[in-house]
Amino acid sequence: MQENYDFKISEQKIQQFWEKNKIYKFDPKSKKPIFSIDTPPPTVSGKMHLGHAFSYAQQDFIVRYYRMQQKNIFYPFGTDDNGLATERLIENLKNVKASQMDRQDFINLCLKTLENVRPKYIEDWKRIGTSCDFSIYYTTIDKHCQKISQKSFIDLYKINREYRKNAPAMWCPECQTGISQQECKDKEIASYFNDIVFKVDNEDLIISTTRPELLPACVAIFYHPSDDRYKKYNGKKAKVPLFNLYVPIMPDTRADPNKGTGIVMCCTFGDQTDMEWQRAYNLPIRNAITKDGKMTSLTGKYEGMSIKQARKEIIEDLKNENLLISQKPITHIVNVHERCGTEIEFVESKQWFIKYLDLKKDMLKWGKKLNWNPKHMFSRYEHWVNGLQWDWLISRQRFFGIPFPVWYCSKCEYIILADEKDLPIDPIKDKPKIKKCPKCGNSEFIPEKDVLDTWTTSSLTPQIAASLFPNLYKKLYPMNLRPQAHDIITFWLFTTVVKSQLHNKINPWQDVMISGFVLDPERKKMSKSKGNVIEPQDITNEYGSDALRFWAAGSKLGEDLPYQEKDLVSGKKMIIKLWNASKFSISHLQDYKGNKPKLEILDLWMLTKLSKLIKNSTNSFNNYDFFKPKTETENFFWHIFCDNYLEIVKDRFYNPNNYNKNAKLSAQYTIYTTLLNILKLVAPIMPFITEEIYQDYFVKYEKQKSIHISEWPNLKIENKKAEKIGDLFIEILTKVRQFKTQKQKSLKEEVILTLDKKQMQILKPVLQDLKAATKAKEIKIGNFNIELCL
RNA sequence: GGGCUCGUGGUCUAGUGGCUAUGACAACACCCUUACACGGUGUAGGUCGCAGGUUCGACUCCUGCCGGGCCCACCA
Repeated sequence: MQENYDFKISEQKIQQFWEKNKIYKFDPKSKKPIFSIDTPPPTVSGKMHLGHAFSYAQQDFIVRYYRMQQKNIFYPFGTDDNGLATERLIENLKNVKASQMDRQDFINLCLKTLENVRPKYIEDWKRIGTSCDFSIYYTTIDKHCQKISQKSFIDLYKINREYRKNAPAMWCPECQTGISQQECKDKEIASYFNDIVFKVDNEDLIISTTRPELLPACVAIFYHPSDDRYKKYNGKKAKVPLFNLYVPIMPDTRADPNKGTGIVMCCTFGDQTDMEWQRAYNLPIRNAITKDGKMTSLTGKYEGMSIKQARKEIIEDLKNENLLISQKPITHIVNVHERCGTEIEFVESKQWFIKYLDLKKDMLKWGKKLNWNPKHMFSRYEHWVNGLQWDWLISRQRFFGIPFPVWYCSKCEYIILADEKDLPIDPIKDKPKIKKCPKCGNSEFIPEKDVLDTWTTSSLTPQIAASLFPNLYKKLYPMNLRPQAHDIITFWLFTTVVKSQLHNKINPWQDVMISGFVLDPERKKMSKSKGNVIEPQDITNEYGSDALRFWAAGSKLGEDLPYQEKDLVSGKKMIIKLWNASKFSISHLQDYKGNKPKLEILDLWMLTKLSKLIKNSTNSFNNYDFFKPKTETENFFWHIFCDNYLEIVKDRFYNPNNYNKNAKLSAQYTIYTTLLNILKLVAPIMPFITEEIYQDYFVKYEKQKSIHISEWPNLKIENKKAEKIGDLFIEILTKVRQFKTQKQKSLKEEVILTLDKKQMQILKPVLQDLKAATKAKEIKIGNFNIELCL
């Protein structure tokens, strides 16, 4: 073995070794039981971030454990690269704007750019030792995924789980595009609360609003049912100022008596509550704003004005007619488009939905059946389901995504679905098979231009991955495990369960493991805007991938972990210690042939402790706990094996004549067994250094060509008598060390040790070891005592 | 505003209804012991977020509050 371990050289070398020897290759022909993992496909974004490194490392601990448990591991890798995130990446990289390009040109640019970006991105995952079979690969925009996603759409339509209807959708008037909740952000904006006079039977009713331009879209007025000030208006109609409109006044608990004047106008569609009211009371719809942010014809003289202009004009007109009581400046938080900062509007358009609101009870049942790790993560799922208010909106007014396999009759809007065997299709490019509309005979068809929401595709990852092996589909799906972080329980996890149940009436996996988040040293979220982002690439360069993984194993599953650079140090030290201890051990195993002699007492003690460690670690891993075995193994290796056992046993190598003739061989057997098993226990956490040591020595004597496909330790040695002797031995040894330290002497210093009768009786069989370990010149019987030699 | 979760020596972290509360890093002292000074042996450092309650007894259970994280909702 080399003098020093250089992770920069070794980690790269080992990674190549794994790839060349296909260590992580899924074997479709194997008879071993399959363990399948629904790997999260990361969104292609250029670079892996630290949160990725953290959670993928944690998954990998578990996967590596099961691989050593001799499971046939199905661990695919995918990338998520359609939808808004990808559009944005391409727009940034190529400095273009999707909305200002030809649609097909933009799509082509995305596809081409992704081809260039992906390989380097995936490298980051390989670099941290993710043991996926990277040859089982999909991207959520590839033909395979498109086909499955479109088929899913068609199947759900056929079982009456999908419908298309007019619905308000969030819209950015600036970018002229529909947007999703994830694309919104909160922005504090200075505005005015305008107290405006409505008339009820010539009486003034003062209503506060920040959006006077929506007066022409006013359809109702609400007050809180317990609000005595306004009860008298119940059932009456109010006249909307400036516009010759009469709207009903009604009680509803969603009106807040403490806000403004406590009475509120409901418009089409000012905000979320307006939409709820519209649905609840079946109110008319009066659209005041067009998709490009202009006032509609409904607004009379304001038609064609921008929202801001109309607001200004209407305020002026209200003033002129003495209908504006006051303007109070306020700052409030509004939803704006993350990208351009424009305030979001709700605009009506035709949207596709998956009908699932009727399934809440079932959803809870499905969720309960999963084996959640940690358990409490289920409550997030539970609360999400209980709070569901809408069906699943699946259409997106976007460019780069999976197209709906749908055309409409230009006359009667009859829905024409693509043929399953033609999938994937693009309705814009492809034509429907039928020539005439079956309903009205028209022969002109319009393609659906919207694309499917990305979650409708990523909610199919188990099926997508499993169907890469059609012959094994039934063995691969449902899968054993879904690993992911807790932020997308309500998206990815939930939608995957829903789809799997809708299609196959079965849960997509048995187990889920949920990772926590990485925070900055102040426990704050890492974000580019705060400038507190730590790049995993810098960590692997500075400390190595094993140290990064060791750090990721340093908190319980599901817990958030504040990043501290110093936490990488212990991983680095662990690597060095493993190397040095192995180097030392192996140097004394050169003449060892693998025989198992009759074992010495202290060796039985060592192996008894090791057996316990193995048992505990195995139990922990079976329960998705990598933290405990990592900590216990580290402690065992460092203190019990290195500081105590190796120190004790040294003398048998240096002075073999002082011991019986088997003593050295017994130590060799014990060192071989203990070190190998420690390496195996550490292997899931630190795959590189353990492989390097395995390759340097053990591979010659062990069956498997890589430690990562070797068998998980299974040692059952329990010798209570040896354990008792060994424990007392360590107790005495510790006392001697304390004594020497207090006397400011070297640990090499010779002493005279006096044991009491009972101690002597117990330690008699290991007296020579004790003499050597304590550097006792002499061991006597008497009152326990340690003294320096004079 | 709601849900879940976390808050333990300077820093990170383990932990249990009841022995002197775990380990790591940092600090300090001593030791160059033929694997490792990126080491070894020790020492010091905590009213276990705050305020109540349950209990013979709580860091551990309950309630409220404060602070962090994630998700959701609100934003007239």
